[in-house]
Amino acid sequence: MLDIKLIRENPDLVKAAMKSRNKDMDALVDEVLAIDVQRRELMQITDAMKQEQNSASKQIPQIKKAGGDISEIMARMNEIKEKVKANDAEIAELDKKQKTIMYEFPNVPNESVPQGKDDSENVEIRRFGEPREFGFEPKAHWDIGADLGILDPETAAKVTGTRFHFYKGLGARLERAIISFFLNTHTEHGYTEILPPFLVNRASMTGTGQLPKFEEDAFKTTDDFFLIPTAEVPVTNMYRDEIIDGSKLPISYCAYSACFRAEAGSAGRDTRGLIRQHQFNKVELVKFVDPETSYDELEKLTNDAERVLQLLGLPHRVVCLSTGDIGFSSAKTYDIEVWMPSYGRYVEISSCSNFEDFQARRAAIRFKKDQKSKAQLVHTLNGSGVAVGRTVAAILENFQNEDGTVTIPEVLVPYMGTDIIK
RNA sequence: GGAGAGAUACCGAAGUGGUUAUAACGGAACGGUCUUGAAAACCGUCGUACGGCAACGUACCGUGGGUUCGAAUCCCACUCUCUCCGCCA
Repeated sequence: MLDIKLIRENPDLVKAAMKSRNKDMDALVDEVLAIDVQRRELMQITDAMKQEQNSASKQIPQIKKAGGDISEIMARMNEIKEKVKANDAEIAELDKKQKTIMYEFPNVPNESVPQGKDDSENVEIRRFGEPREFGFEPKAHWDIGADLGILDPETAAKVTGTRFHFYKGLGARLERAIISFFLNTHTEHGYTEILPPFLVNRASMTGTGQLPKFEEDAFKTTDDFFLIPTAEVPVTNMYRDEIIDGSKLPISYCAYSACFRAEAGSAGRDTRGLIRQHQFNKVELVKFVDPETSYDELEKLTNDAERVLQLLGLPHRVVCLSTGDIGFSSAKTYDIEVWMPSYGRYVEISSCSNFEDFQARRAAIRFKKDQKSKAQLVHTLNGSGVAVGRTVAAILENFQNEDGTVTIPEVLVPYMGTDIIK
């Protein structure tokens, strides 16, 4: 959520920022300002009435005690009572209206973000490794998985539906090995491991920005719990409605979770293989930081995410998303894209974002620099460190051999108990 | 699933219809006095949000309603926590 004060004081900046995201929200900005004026006026009037109520309430027992007449005050109080009630209801209504609109605004992109209409204007920052030259016709990971008997979407389609997979044998073990390798690596670099709940309540989904705008993207249980689309949601919400001791910042967590996405609107895209599933595994990095350091922390977090790909020897590149392509809650995002031979291009495997105070304001996550200072909003960041299913796909494709076997990257051998899948 | 207890500030805890609820009291933390230093003792500070240029005002005692001129306190519903029993990975 944006700061209402920013909209009040700098509406043109907000309007321009929305346009850079290809969204003309001029009318909404004006509407929210009009409501804001109305709300504040009514509040002042009502607060004055409440003040009168409060002081009268103090006088009544004293007058009574002295044997005085209170009928006049009582008449006045009865009159005010109704007005206050009506005004409070109206203020609540205006509040709700204002909030509903405020939830519609995406974050204002940071000034360092390249202007661009869509992903074609994203800017490549750096590359690691070179796409491999195969001396044979490389197979797609879904074919490799089928031939080796380690990936089984057909049975999953029967048991559950499309966009689900059974992993079998060394396939299942590879997924588990990668999760452990990621968590161990991040833990060695200062992240505290978290295993969060995979279901969260509505307040948490609202706190990180999935709701109310994107409810159709989420799976929901009958008890109004939501299946998490990423560990970002439970982990960020650990500090919802809390004031963190500033000396504890930055707080860095890494968390494995299964992730659940309805993938509404992506019918027909990436229908084969592990790239786009309703359920997939991911290790997520989450940070809570002092606003002064958040852009340094974004660079670090991106490097931390890249590290696991480097250790695996997977060729990848880092891209800075343009204003037209960054996600709703983010102020700046680097995507890490891994080379995927079957796609003949780099495919997103991690998305590292600085949300600045956008999530913190929604979720009321604050900190005190020290005992004396006022509570202020933290900056939150997160990034995949990295998507596990896509890593399996990348390993199968990049490290496949002509005889149909797959060589296991050295760092995973201890976890796999073998250096080859055949 | 059954029975009971509870939710007040950083923590513990008092307050059971008004007239000091920002909230007693105790502890922690912070600043100071004293001390060679520390401890102890003593003094002081020690909520958040919103509105207001400010003075200041308003709201908040788990959440949401209700009764009342007035609710932490009475009534209703809900959420969560704890204890015992049952069931259970």
